[in-house]
Amino acid sequence: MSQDNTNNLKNTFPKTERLHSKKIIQELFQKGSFFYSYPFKVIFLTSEEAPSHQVLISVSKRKFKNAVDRNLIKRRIREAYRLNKHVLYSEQEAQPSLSIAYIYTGKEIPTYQFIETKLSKSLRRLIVEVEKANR
RNA sequence: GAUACAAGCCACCUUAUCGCUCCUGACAUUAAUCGUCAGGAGAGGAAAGUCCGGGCACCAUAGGGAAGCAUAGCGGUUAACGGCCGUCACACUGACUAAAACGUCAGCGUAGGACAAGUGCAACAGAAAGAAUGUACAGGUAAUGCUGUAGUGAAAUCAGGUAAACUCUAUGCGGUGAAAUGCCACGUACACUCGCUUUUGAGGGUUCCCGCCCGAUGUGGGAGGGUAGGCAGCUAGAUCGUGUCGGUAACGGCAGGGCCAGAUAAAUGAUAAGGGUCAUGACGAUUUUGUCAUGAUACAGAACCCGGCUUAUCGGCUUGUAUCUUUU
Repeated sequence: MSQDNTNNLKNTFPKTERLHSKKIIQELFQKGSFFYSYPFKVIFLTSEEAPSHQVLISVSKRKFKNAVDRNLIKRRIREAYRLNKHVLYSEQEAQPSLSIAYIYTGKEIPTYQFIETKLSKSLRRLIVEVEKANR
């Protein structure tokens, strides 16, 4: 397992890393920059308030009518983020906290393997995009 | 044993690793928090649709009339119901009798009050199903469908049918809905600005009218802002299963036992391995079945809580009935 990574960070996903403040969410959707990395639309914004990176995962109700399907996709994305988030933290420490929204834009229910490869790819791109935005 | 139907029940399992929410305990720490470790608990039969009925909460009492909506044999059940149970009537199906009718039994279905007030509607046939007209034969008259018979049809100036047609009758219904509601925190905040108004009342509440009620810590508009965080409500209840008694049954009484989700951008998951079950095919056997391969393993996610209804659903199990087959 990927337990022994560089920052000896645990693969947890506690409440503090989940984006739940309505204010920040509204700000994120209004001011945040975004890019597409199939099958996700990723919106991000640097924020000083949050103690750590915060993530929001969303699946459109229009594309997936049943709550069970939406829950399943969200759980798989959350799991993939949990196991791959060390990529974000292993960058330089001076980096400010990020608010990130992951919106699933695919039309079918994906397998976990598919999501994991795509998500780690999008995380690497996210780092590049953040640097670009900060300049 | 197989098939069909009906009723009831179950809703794939195990292990490992990494996670999520709540509770309890220990340790450490703080202004509060929070952290670590250990243990325990963690979606459904429909959680769904939100179609009925309640509990609970709040609102300025919710009274009368009209309107509107719902229900509709009778009795019971229940907190309540439009649900459920029983029963009567009617319709249909099957059996009994050689057959039909009638009858009896079984099953299944019924928006099953009133056409004794008014308005409307009525396929085909028929001249005509009311405000219009007339065929054949016979009778009659001053004259005329004036009268009878034939003919059509369930029904013909005599009425009847129809209320999943308006309508009438009886009964019931105040509204809102956990984004309710209360408290704390934050916000220069019962703040700013322009009107109106002070018990002879501005304005407002009730679908409408009358009436009633609220009303200076008032009320109508405007501009620009702030907050959108926490706690309570929030899960021990018309509760769950067991036994027993009453009742044809729905259901109810009593006894002793259990505690069974409480999330909030919304927990109950992900991955791997193995095993079930079902279907198809192949091989071996030809009585049960065995091995291998492939595929399938549903519908679907609590959001204040219950009782129903409706819809979705891979499969499996139990019981009953009917038919067929095998053995004794």
